[in-house]
Amino acid sequence: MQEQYNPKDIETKIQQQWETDNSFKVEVDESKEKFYCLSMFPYPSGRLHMGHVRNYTLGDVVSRYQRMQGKNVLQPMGWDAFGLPAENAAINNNTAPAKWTYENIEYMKTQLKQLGFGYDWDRELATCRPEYYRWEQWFFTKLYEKGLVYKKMSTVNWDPVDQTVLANEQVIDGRGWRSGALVEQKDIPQWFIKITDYAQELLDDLDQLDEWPEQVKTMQRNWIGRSEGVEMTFGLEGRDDTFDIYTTRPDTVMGVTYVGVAAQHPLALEAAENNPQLAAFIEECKNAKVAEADMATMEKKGFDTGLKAIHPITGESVPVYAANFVLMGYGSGAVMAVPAHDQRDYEFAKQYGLAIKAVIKPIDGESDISEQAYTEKGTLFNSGEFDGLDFQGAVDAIATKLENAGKGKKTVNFRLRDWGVSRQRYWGTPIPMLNLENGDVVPVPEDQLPVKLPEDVVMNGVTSPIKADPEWAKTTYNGEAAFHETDTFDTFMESSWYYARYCCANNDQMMLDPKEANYWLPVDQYIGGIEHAILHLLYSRFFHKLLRDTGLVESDEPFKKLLTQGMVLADAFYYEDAKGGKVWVSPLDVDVQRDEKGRITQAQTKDGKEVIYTGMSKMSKSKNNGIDPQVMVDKYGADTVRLFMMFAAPAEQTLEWQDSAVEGSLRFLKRVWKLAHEHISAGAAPALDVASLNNAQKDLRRELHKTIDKVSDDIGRRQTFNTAIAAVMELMNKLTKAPQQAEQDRALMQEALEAIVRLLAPITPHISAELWQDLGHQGNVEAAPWPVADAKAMIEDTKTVVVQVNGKLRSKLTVAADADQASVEALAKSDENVSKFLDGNTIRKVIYVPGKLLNIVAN
RNA sequence: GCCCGAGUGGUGAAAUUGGUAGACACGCCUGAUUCAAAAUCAGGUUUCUUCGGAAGUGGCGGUUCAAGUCCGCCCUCGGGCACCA
Repeated sequence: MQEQYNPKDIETKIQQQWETDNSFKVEVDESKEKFYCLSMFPYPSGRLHMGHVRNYTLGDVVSRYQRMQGKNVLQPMGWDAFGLPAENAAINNNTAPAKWTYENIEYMKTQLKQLGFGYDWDRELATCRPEYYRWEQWFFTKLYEKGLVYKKMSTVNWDPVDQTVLANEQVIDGRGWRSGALVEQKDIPQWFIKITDYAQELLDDLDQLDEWPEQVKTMQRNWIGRSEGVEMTFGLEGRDDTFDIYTTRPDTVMGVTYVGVAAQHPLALEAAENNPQLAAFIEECKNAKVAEADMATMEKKGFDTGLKAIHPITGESVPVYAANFVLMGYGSGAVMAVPAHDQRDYEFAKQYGLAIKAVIKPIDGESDISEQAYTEKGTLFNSGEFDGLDFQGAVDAIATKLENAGKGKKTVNFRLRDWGVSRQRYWGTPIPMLNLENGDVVPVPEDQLPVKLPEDVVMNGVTSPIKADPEWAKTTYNGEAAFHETDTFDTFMESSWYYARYCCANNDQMMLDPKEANYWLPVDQYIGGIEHAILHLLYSRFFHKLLRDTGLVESDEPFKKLLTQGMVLADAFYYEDAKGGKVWVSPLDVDVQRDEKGRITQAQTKDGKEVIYTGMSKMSKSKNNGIDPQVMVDKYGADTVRLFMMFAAPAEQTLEWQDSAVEGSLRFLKRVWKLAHEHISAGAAPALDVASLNNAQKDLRRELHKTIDKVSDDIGRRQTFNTAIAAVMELMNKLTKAPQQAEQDRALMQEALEAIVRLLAPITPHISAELWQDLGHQGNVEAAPWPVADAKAMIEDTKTVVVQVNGKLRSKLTVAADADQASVEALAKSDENVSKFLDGNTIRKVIYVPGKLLNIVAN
């Protein structure tokens, strides 16, 4: 054993051992309890970033811990390989997306291996391989046959940079969630999957997920957005046609003074034919940003269509306004307006001089609507036959009235919309549909799958190569000419079922082998970024239910337990180029000045260009603020990087990257190494004889077993890896000060080191593997059993009791563990520093928490 | 606007069920070692203090023998969502 800790040599050696031993390859084994631990697979962007390192270290720690618990642990890894960055890179580097992607995968795979992650590489998959996406295509045609897939024209978000359509839920702050481009509106025919058919189940089954963070479930509930309300039909004055609206406040229906329709609503379009001003308004709305965040703050505008709607209950006519805040794509594209009881309607009515009619008042008082709308629920008045009813009474009565008149009914509404899966990109799974000459659309027959994406292409930056090449789409169907769909799938499709495919990644006969899938699934522990809390996780949950209903899996939910890691943040800087665009500069290339509190006041690039500091933000390519983990691994070794990542902050919290703190982690590993070296080089340790230990040795052994207990709980249950490491550090501090001369001192040290090495093994597997062997073990530490705390060793015969007077700490007493209140109280009162504060006061009350605290209340 | 988090020393953080606030680290200070430095080791490090103590977990109240933890109101920051009818 070397005297110096040399991470490079150790890590290379241990990684080779894992490679030759096939240490992490797993098979179905019914005799063992399985544990499927999955980290979200990476997009092969070129190099790993810190977010990956954090994510995969967490996954590896959990996997190795579970393996040491004796479970059959599956931890696979693969590549979320389709996506737009490959197209952009292809254009920039004058290469093909496929070539770029495969090269990135090769490089990143070596990085993952250098970090020592224990993956079963035999199950590696890349979603851009036809062996993978053929099953996705196959599954889509099954969904089509089941009527869960349809095509429709719809107003969609158009990303002018990506030249692609984004679902609303993929638009963040009005920008494409990958490209960041401002989104415009455009009508395009698109394929949709009916996720809304599963809305209720997706909502209900959240209750099964008791090992998911409450926060994530709440976010999903809000996204699904179930509401109960009433749908009603308004007539139109002088016309036969009608239109429908939905409201969650049917109790306010008697206060309707106008209705709003989307600018794109057929009624608005029709009215605009003879009204150039209205037509201009509609045109303006079309060009307006659909950015939802912008819409919230934008000026609410409307235009009178001149049409009059007939109130379904009173028969009164109210004006119909085209409004920029009513969305055609949501619900019926029309809303009723109750300015007295809705703040937005109130402001709109004031702006356009529309009537405001109050119909709800507080249970005990009057509603004041002179300044703002009264939006609480209350008692109806001014509402004819409904006067005096409360909210629920009014809802029931009004719904009944509408229903009897054939003008409405109670309905349940979801905010969730169907999943638009069409993309106009090249680098994605071709949608397996055929357009026939007669206009029919049919799925590609099973024997013609997969529809392969050509990989050897030249990108021109605008048109997808499979759209640019007229030959690509040409095929035949039953002997007749047919054309392939040239759109590709949303890449969320691939990431929605990869977790299942790992169970039989190499099966070329079927999408999922139920025997394998039902052994491994559901995933026992899923780990990934909080930024995926809604989209990816909701789609995966949906896909799992689709797989279940196709008979491919038995479970209802894909991920039993979820750990959402916080983002890794770093400082971000930019300057503006001539066109006003932001050019982001890596923090490594920036010099900063700070004020006395450490805040950044000024920053320049190395060549003197002034840059703007935007604060800590998520490490990302778009902001060029990633810190390359490779540099850290080269400098400190994988174990140090892993240790620091786990120690710096709790997993769920954001982690602010500061490379100064990494040194401390290396220092700790050096101390472990040194202590082990001293111990081992002194020769073999004698056997431990618990009965012969003196008090100091017993105390030390108690600390050891309490540490084992705590670390097991911290890693296994609480997933607070930072406190687990802190506990081992504490123990180490005590061990380095412990005597090592006597026989039993050395025996105890052997026991302690064997425990520490195993407690650290999930986090720092290389140094642990090396030391485990040096401590005299033949097998590998990753297959060693997790240490078990000895309950007898943890028994304390004395306890420290804190003595308070009036809640303030005055003394600490060491008492026998079984001391009763009376004796502790007597001891406390005889304590000088306690009696001092009792003098002249009457004791009113004494609270005793056995073995912990005594509080004397006196005045 | 709505929803979800968070706010504790110079810094990252800990305090698991309402029971000793600041564990464990980083940084800094002092000392040892060294020709010197790095590394390493030892000690110190919330603030104020009349050296008895007092104050202190974003702010103001409240509940309690006891509050970082529970309740109410407010402030700040982060994230998500949004005219969702």
